[in-house]
Amino acid sequence: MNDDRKDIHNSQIPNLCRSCEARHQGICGALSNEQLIRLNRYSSQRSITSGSELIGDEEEISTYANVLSGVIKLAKTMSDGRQQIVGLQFAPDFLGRPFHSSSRVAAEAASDVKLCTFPKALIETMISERPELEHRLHRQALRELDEAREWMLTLGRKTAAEKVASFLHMIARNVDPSRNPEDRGPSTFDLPLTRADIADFLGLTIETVSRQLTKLRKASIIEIENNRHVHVPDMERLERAAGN
Amino acid sequence: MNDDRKDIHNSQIPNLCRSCEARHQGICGALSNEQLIRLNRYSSQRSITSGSELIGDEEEISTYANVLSGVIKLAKTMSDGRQQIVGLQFAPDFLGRPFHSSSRVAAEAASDVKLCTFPKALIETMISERPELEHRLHRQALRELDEAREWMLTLGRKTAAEKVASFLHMIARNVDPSRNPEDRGPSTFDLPLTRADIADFLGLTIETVSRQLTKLRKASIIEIENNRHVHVPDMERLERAAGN
DNA sequence: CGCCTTATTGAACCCCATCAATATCTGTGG
DNA sequence: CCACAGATATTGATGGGGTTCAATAAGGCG
Repeated sequence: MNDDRKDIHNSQIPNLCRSCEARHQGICGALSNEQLIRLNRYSSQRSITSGSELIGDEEEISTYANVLSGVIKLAKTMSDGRQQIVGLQFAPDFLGRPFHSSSRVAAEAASDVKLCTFPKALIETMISERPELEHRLHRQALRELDEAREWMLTLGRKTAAEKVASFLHMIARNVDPSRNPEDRGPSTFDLPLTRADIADFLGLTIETVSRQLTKLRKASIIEIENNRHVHVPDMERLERAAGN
Repeated sequence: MNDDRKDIHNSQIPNLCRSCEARHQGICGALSNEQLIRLNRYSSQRSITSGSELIGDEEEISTYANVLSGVIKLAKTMSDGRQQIVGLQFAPDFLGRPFHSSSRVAAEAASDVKLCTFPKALIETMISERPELEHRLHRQALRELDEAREWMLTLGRKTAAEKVASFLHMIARNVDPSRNPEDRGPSTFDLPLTRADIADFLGLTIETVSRQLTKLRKASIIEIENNRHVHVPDMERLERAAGN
């Protein structure tokens, strides 16, 4: 499957891509060297500050992007302002909705974010050239679907306490990609979301999130410093609190 | 893309597939004639009675299937019995989770169901032979993802009244596939789920679902006969009740 | 009709939302 | 370095939407 890689000498691989985290995990790993060089010509890195909106709900989209660092939140909003976060994207996720001209969700930087953006049309051409690329995107879609369904259980059936514990557990798993998901040992991380965002993710209010965090703290399941920095001494206790 | 279809005369297309609803809308429409004939040799139609479990949670799966008629519910269950329905599959949906040996959800027939089942390994071979097949599955995965996110908003942020109205609206859209989704005129359909299933879908209790249906009935937004048969005189009123 | 399952309706309670006040963090300028 | 202001988070008091428990009603099928 990678036989065409020989055609172009490795030294021609763009430096940008060489050092890019997304090179081997994200979609770019599915490209031929020639495609990688072509894509690079039309791509650009962008730094986004926390809070800025990348794509509005139902907005036309003409570019896709790889998340290089930071966290993107995908949110749906009702006309009266009620909001629900329906997904979080971490590096090296692909950001975009293939085969649709408009997004069904709004995308906003939850932290400072680095992106590598490229034209939608170019990616769609490459998809048709290289099945492996579509395969990667398909796998990401299936993974996101699994995650969305996991959250449907959380949203529909868990208590506020279980929701908050589930959220912390999910973040712990995602923020450190090198960590083995089976590892039940201690973990330390920074929350990438404000209390308001956490509430919008869990279908709760800010106050309830805050109260449940206090309860977890008083039960010694977590420790919190400076509102954002979390330490979990025993992952298994957190999982139990999450209802798993 | 269909040039290889000439190779085999149309008359060789299996009768089963000829009359199968899934032939041109589901995944089979992406197969070459040769593949269709090969798949047919190893596939079998099954009739499933309402309530029987097709796949358990985390169960190994060795077959995939097309839904020919009826409704399948996909559900997640917690160890203490709390349940959440995370998806419904209507004809001609593809049933299965490609690239994973085990399912993350339980699948159960919500009504009497007809399936066309085939070996997992055979489909995966065909995926690698024919990018168009993966493309269709990819599109279905993206569509299911859109639906799952739509329901996350419903589960997390809507009131019980809005949830029930949203559910009725979704069913009205899916049960009659020939209907134009933009059509706001009257609609009549049978609920494919019991009150208990509706509750598990909406993250509510049976009692709350029942009360909200009564409220919708008293507001003349719906009419119900024999518990299952629903008539919606004005789709726009239902949409408003759903919070759209 | 009679039995069993499924659905509706009622009453009491509870979890979480709402409203409100206080505390903590962050960063900016004196 | 501290003071201040605005944003963010915590904590408290109260109320309501949905659950729970319980009884009645309506369908479905022999």
